[in-house]
Amino acid sequence: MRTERPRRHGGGATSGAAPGPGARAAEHGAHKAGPEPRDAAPAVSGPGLRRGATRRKLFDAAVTLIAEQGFSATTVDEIAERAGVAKGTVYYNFASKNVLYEELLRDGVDLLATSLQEAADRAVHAGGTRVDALDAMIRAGLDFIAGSPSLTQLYVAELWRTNRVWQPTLQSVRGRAVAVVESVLRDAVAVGELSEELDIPLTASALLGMVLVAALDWLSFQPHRSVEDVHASLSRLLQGRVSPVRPG
Amino acid sequence: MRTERPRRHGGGATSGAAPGPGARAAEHGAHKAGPEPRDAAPAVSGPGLRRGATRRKLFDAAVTLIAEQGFSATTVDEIAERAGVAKGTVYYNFASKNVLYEELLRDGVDLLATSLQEAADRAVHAGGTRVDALDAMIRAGLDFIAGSPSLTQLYVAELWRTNRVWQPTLQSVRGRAVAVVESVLRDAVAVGELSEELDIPLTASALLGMVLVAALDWLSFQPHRSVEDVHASLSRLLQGRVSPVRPG
DNA sequence: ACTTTTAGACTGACCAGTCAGAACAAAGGA
DNA sequence: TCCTTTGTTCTGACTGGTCAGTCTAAAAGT
Repeated sequence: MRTERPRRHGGGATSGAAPGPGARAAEHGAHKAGPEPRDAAPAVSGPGLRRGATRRKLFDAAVTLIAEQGFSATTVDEIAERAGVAKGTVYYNFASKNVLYEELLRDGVDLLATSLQEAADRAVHAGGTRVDALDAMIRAGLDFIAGSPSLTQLYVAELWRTNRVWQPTLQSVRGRAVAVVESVLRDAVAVGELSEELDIPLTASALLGMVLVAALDWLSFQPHRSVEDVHASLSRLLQGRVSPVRPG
Repeated sequence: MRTERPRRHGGGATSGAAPGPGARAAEHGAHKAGPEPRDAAPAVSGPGLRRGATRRKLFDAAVTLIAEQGFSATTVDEIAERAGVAKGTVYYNFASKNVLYEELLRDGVDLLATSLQEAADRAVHAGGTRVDALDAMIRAGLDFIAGSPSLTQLYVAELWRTNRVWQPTLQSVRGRAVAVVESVLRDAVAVGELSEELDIPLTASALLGMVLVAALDWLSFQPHRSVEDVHASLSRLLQGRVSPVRPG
């Protein structure tokens, strides 16, 4: 599928079809009529139905398939099959393949930002320094990536692509993750733990990149190593480093 | 296209078609007959013909399109159009879309490894320390990425995908790039500039990741900044850091 | 009673790859 | 200088498989 340039498929956008029950679509560009997906927000929850479980299954199936093959190369039939549901179910739960993907990204990466934030808060509340907080975030990042390598994979593959329909989604999520790191860095500078010359945004993305790439490399090429081990190495790289300027 | 699982298209693999002129193919799994691509090696050169120029144009067109849209979402027709040639020309010059992509990756990323190596050598020969060499490599990396952001994009999107037909190609190239960094790190440790506790492979990939991600972020989100500026920031991050262990 | 899932046939656009011939270049030949 | 020849490179209409998305009637869940 060309993804970027929307097609207009099938029976001409359900032209003039009977409105069917509940046509309250008011999100995403333009839905159609029919039994369609009622709301996009509650990704996995909602007033007690099976939908939550089904959506979860679809996310899980989609994330691994897409990480392996790429978005366009992954077919809806495959996703349905791996999730163990009928193709129609996919379309009952998501307006389109694109929407499924977009919600998947949002759902997943939200978790990362949250997890980083919590790790930082915990470290600071436990009386650690800001650098300790950074270290805790590295650990949290590694744990998260180890737990969802496919998702990380997707994230890395998509983030810097411009012109994709789900770019806005990704950008906003990226913003959240980076913001967490940046705020810790800012605090650290304010408190005097780090040099004032520090370029906050750039350092934040460099750190994120360091963890991301190191983690993916670890999982791909040295999977036998333990998280602790990897964390220790990165930590050493950080500890000696993001500290106050040295003379010279 | 499903890319990973090869299709079998068109008229049954040119069944029994007239061999046509020059059928000396002896590379790539199994070519067919016909006027086909004569050799894959000379990406852009060769005994004086137009092919070189055409291939270059196709590489250029393909790299940007694929960086923007992804491999499967990019059609051969688009590539041909952007390159200003007919679709048939693509297939005259490359056995398939896959092969085009593979050669493109090889061609491009080879340049990166070479450029890193040269930068390192230059720094060392100029009498600098190993850390200076690392610094020079960061700079070379930034320059390279700034010059070919699309290529970098592709690289990042593909590297950790398993199960792709061009994985071997990428792996070998990645190996070359990482090897350059690792050798400098190893030297530095040997000479005593860096701690012996340093985890060479992991640090190498972390550094590469740092530069990669920082550069892509820079180009995407703060394009107005100068290379010098970005380099300085990363350099600071490095200088204070990958140095001998500190007490404590 | 209402919501969700099923199986799968169907549609229409789409796209990788093909092929027969046209355009082009180099090297004589008159 | 102007053909003719021969091999190379390019062209674009065409073929046949593929896939997103639709639809239906009935079954399953709550």
